[in-house]
Amino acid sequence: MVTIYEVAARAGVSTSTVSRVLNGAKVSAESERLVRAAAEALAFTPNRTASRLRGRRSAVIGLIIPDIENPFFTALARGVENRASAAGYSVVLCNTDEDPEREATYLEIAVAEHMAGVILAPADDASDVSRLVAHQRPVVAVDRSLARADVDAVTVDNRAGGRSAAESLFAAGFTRVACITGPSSVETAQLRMAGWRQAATRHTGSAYLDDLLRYADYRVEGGRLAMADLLKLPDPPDAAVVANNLMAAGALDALHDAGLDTPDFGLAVFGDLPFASLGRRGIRVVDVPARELGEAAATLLLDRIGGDTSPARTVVLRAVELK
Amino acid sequence: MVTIYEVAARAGVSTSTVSRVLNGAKVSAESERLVRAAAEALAFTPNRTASRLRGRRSAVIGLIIPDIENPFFTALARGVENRASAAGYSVVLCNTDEDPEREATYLEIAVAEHMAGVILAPADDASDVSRLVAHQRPVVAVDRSLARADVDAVTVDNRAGGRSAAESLFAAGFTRVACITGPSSVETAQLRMAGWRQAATRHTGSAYLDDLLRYADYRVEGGRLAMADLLKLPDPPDAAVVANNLMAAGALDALHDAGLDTPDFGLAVFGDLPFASLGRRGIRVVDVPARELGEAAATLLLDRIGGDTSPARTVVLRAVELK
DNA sequence: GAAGTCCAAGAAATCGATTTCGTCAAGGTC
DNA sequence: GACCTTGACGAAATCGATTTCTTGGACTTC
Repeated sequence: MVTIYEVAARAGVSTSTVSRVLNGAKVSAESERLVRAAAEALAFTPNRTASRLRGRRSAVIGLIIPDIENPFFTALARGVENRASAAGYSVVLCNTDEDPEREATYLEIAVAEHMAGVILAPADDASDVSRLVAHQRPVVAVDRSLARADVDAVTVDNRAGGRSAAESLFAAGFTRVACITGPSSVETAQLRMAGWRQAATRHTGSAYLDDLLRYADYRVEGGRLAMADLLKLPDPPDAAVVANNLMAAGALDALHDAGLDTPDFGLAVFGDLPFASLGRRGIRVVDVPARELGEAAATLLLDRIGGDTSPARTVVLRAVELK
Repeated sequence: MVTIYEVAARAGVSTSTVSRVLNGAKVSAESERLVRAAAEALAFTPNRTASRLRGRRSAVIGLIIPDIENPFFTALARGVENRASAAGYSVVLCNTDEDPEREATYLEIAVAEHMAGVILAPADDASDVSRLVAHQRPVVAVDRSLARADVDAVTVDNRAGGRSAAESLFAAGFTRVACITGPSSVETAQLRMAGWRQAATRHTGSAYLDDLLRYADYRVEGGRLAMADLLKLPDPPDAAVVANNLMAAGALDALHDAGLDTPDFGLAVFGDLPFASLGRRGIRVVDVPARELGEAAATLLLDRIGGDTSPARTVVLRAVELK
């Protein structure tokens, strides 16, 4: 490992001068030339660990997500990365597998590693970020908001998305529009469902919609079971709003099993299903702007890292209904 | 930020003693009690940066992949993470977007950040890891091997996989089995194709297979075009081996456009398409064991980090044909 | 009781880059 | 020519944990 001392010795200057050259402070042209030549010759790479210890800042952003294999979160990660790397930060991606304990471990690591900040897609809205907040380290919640109000958050307008999904099905002429949503404990699931309920109430006049509503688990299998169950109704739905992409894959399977298919059966889905385009014909997709969520979160975080101390904000992005 | 000095002061001992307690060295029961109480009271978290500077090791593994939005690589990442976190290491995921320049940047960072080691899915087999090797930092190539022979690698038996994919189509009664593979410059594409050619030659007796072979780009659009092109042949194929998951999605689209579908048209694909199960009916999937690749790579890397200095190895996993 | 052994624990050096502070010389002003 | 400013740059302190070296007291052993 080549150190700054060796570079200094070879260039015949002090370490201060080497450091100045490296960090763009004022030095004579001659010193600069000598230092650069020496650094080049020795293939010197500054030790970031040492520099960080002294400098207190870390140029690393932690991104903690519950499921690295869900395309929604990878798209989000991409957004974070774009913004962060443009600003000279690297992104450390941590996968919690929806496990609050692993999440806690990673949050702990984020403090101990002196990360500049953390973007958290919380496994649970009770996620404990107090340690980070106590250490004055910026945190931004993304996708779901946290229980505490003093943390920035970036979410999408889930209720409007749910409403627009349902509306578009009614507009297309479907009359019995069901809803398959996520766990009742999860904020996004509640809001998407609420949007559906609002539209459905308006169109059907009836507030008794519960037989067309199913709570599932945001996973493929849950979507399959929920759809199969709906199709067994005496008066089954002719369309459905599905609250996330994975459940939609399951729901489609269940439709096929029952001999049904889109677009005769109307389907509106939250979130894209990449690579599944073949089955997507006639499916309405409410585009949850995952990448934009990531970008917005990163922007917010970078502001905070830059010293912005204004009160916590919540940014709400619009979910756009695509074809 | 609470430091070890404050803990020492509160406990009425020296920093050495605090450090010893934290690292499990010999101390009296009384000192231990005092230190733990003080650390607890002050919510002390050791500063990893400082500890790393002194200790020279880093408990972080870099994982550099070309495309975070490709499910193959996320599954691989999952495998790496499982192994690494069981061994107490965190994984930093870096996305190069197939850009050799970004890859170079991340490799540079890996050196500068003192990462314990790097697992690299090379964007290009000429990827330059000399810097890492020069700094004695362990590197493992995964999925594709590197040009240099002194680096461990974990790959799958692509040729056998290609052969088995084609064989299974012939066994099912198809007679004109085409092949859509990746860029000719990419090792995995060549080998998968070679396996197909071997099986096809054996079954058809003819070595003139080139009209049934298409090189594409491992992306959705390339698969679509290649399949569309194949279907225009005077004597079109009745089945195809497709060398990766993304191209298969495109190929399926092209089939639909031509009014064809599986399982009447035989399809065998390298790699799974999560969430696309609906289209998977009757499709043969050659399971590229992405997660296992990641696990094997991590195991190898952890061995090296642990001091294993035996000559470089290449581990070849079997690609298993499913369904 | 003198000499030797052990062990807990403090003092201080260390890792490598950054940064403050002080020095010295060149140039400017009256 | 005396005095002040300015600028380049080196010496040394600093960040916080680890580790080596040292010390001093308790305990053995003959």
